[in-house]
Amino acid sequence: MNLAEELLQDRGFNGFSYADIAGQLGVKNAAIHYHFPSKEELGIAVIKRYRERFKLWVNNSRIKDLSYPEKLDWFFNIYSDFRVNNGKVCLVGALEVEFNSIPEGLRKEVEYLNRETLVWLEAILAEGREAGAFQFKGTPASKAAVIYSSVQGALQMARALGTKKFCEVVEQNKQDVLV
Amino acid sequence: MNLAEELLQDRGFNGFSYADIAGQLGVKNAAIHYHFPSKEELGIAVIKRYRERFKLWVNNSRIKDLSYPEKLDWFFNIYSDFRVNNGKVCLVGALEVEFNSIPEGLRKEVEYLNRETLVWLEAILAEGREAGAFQFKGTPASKAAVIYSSVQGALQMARALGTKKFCEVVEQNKQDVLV
DNA sequence: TGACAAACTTACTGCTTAGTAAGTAAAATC
DNA sequence: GATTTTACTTACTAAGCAGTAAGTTTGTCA
Repeated sequence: MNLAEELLQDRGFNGFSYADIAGQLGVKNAAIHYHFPSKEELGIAVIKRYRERFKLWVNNSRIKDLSYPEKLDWFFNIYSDFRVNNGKVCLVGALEVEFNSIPEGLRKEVEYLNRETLVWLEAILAEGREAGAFQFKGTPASKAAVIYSSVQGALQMARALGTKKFCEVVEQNKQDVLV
Repeated sequence: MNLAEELLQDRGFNGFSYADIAGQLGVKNAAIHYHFPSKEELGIAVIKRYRERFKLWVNNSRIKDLSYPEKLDWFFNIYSDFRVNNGKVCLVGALEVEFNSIPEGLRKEVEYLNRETLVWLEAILAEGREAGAFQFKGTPASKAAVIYSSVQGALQMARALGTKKFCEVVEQNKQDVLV
């Protein structure tokens, strides 16, 4: 599952094969099929695990007790780590590009993960603005959508234009909401 | 090339085949190979044509003589049309997700298109701010990066969450820069 | 010690893929 | 009117793909 997640973020769902995983693990093709009969089930398992991980993190006191700007920083750092660690891309963005050629069950998982991430970010922005830590026009929902989609896009852009472009987007987003 | 462009925006580079194009055109596989010997050459041709089209548009008086807010609107409308027209995604974003599994020559073209788009948007933002039509913190370059990457990301997000989410991102971006 | 299940391997199937070589029919050129 | 070029078709290859059926090893538990 670790390898599948990395391959997904590196090449997308249609860009890796059972052989890629089996090869790196030093086992045969069929060994992976034993644990995940279909590629759809493998994909679903990876995203379900990722969703669980995100849920655990945001409910953990280590993040819950942070200030609003620190919470935003933590969020951006998830994606900075992706960028630094082999130029990975956001799972949601990668799978949405391939949305029309991935199995139905996987599409649902992507939708849930996307929704859950936006819901959390929206709440932070709403509460942070209320508390005077943030300032921005429009609704927290639409501001959350801009921030999340720009970070997603920036991870992709960094593949062609380098890490600096990604950092630029993060810094600009911060400037746009921090008082 | 029209079909290849649509398929690229629908499923990505690894998501379509010569057979898809040949089938829809009512010809055989090899007929496509006659015009584009390799898939890389087909991809390059599509992006080169797109770059040329963008260059022609921005140098056309129809767009050059627009006000700054209208120019920004024209830019957003390119992507709104993508969304409305069969939920297409930005070529640049789609190919950057697959960046690590597409041919070298194609990667270069994606880089050029990305750069050219950002350069134009940056200039509009810089001149527009100078003229008092826009207001934003930070540099025109980083603001351009946020706008472009968020529109790219929003087209992808709309696949899972619907067209409304895309419109939300466009409207928020406008509110963030319009005086 | 024996039964059973978990975690594989071996060997394969049927399908799709990009790409090719040789042949053909029609149109343009000399 | 002969030759060449353009735009294909037919027929194929070699590789890669997800997925499967049957057999094998290894560890666990009664």
